[in-house]
Amino acid sequence: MRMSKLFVQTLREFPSDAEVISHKLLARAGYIRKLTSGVYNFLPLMWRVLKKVENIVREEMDAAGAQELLMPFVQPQELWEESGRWNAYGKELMRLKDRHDRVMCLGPTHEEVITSIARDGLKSYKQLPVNLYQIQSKFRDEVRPRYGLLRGREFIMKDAYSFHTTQECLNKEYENMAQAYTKIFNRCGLETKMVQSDSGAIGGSVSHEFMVITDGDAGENDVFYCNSCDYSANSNHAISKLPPVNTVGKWGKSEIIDTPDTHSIEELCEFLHIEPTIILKSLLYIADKKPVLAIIRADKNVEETKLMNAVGATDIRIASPAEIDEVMQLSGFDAERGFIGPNGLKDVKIIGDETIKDLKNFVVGINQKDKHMVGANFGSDVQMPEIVSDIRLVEAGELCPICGKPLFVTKGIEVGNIFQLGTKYSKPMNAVYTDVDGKTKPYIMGCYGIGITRTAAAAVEAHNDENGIKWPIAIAPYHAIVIPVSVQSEEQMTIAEDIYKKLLAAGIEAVIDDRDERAGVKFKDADLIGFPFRITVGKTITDGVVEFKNRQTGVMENLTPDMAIEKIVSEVNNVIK
RNA sequence: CGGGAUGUAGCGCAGUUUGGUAGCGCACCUCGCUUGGGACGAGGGGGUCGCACGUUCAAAUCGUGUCAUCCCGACCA
Repeated sequence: MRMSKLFVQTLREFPSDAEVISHKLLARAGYIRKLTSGVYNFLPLMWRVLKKVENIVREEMDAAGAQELLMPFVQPQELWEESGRWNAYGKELMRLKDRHDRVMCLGPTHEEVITSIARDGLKSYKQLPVNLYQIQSKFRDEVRPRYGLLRGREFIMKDAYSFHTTQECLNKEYENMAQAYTKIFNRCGLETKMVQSDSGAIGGSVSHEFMVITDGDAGENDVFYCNSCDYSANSNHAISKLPPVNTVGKWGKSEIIDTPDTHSIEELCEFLHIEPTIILKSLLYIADKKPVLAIIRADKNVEETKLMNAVGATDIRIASPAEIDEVMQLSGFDAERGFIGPNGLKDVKIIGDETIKDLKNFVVGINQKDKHMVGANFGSDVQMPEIVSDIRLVEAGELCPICGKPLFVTKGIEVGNIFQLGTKYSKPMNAVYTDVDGKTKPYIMGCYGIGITRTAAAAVEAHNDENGIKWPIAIAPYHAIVIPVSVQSEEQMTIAEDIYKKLLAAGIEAVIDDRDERAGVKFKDADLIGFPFRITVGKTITDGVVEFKNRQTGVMENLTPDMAIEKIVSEVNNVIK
């Protein structure tokens, strides 16, 4: 490709609406252009990158035994009614009507459609297992699109779905996919961590996420991991052992005391001269519009996804002061934040965290302003809630649940995930096969996603410097750029053209910068766009040498044109194989 | 959806307070000069100032409404 004809416009400055480095660089280097919030044009350079990521995914999925197909982007309401997700999915599901007023949606994911395909085509256990996948645009009407390609509303995703007769068979495929994913991300030049996670709106039991670990603010997930064993988990799913602390209060019997103006745990601790480990903290949440009280040892915090799962809700948030008022009045109290407690609340579900079990002679709110009970105990003073489960947010420094060593935390970008769905979709959608014994049974399913656009953006997050992008060779839009310093010099141009043609002949995706620009402009653009290799043909050509530069390492060396070409060919072949 | 901010040329911005010919830098076109890390000079093209209504002799500027975008909180590949 000739740079003079390449459809790209690099900018001198970063667009003002970009926050994270991948968004800034992709926009400035002319890869993407925003059409509307969370929706981007993928310009020629970007499309080349995305196709490369897609092809790596395709090759590894095919090698793992999956078959590619393509499902429709527009889907009918009825299918989503069958699975129950028409109501459950929420506002991320983009709904629309056709000219006949039939209600449709834009596919945010394809469990429903694939399940309908399967139930039409997979009638016998003899046909199973099967793994089907597609690479396609998805649309999710995100509350707040952000970070460019990392959280767009329209994005490209690889989604795969597998169908099995037994859990063992699903386990095997799950492991097969986990291995394929590790290969895929490695080939894309990304180091990923496979972490346990919550299965969220997709549903199911077991699930893992593939995280690109970053130190930038683009990582939206907290990942807890152990250095001594291989335990790692998303914060929404992480568990830990707690180091022992004193959970027994000093009071001999329970009594109600005045605790004026102690609205926070810190203020209460200071007032009573105690540690938070002997306080029972009560937090009022609104789960699917109904009030829920979470109680937990006061030195710990509630993990809202865990709480939501414990309640069986699909939406959760902390109650506003007005909502607290409302709940208090309903039960005949007038306490405000800081004084609420589990006793005497009407029509409020109470969920306890595991940490409350060890509390003795503790401090607890009793729904009276400026008062707490001290020396309280479960049974005699406070009823132990019916549901006690782990709803605690893990913190770094707590102990690994597997080996007991301290846990660490880091930020991660989720580029892929794998779920065991079980019969969550096959059962309600009556997607069944006939088994050996002649009985019909629902398929046991798994599903496996990779964000293609997010993977490309994550690669930029992981590989950049102050001059621009440093693409991993396997997903760079082009492998190399040849820069004649002066297009006026016939000698430089002739040799640059010759190098360019030889590179193309050797199967290298090359660009020649034939623009009549000053050298500085060409260098800046080459660095910004992120060509992995650069050959500069300048004055030294009279001595028969060109300058070879490796963008990743920054190393520059003077080589003969043939040596430089040879170097690029071998480096590229190393990666592409 | 709540809180904050911004809409002026492809990009980055000034001008709005105090109404009076729509500007600057980059990018683009022409000419000259320059040619190893975003040169310089001269000339040029491009904007219903987000949109609508209103106030006024006169609105980018004031008022009302509306739409869009971005940032901070709840979702997920």
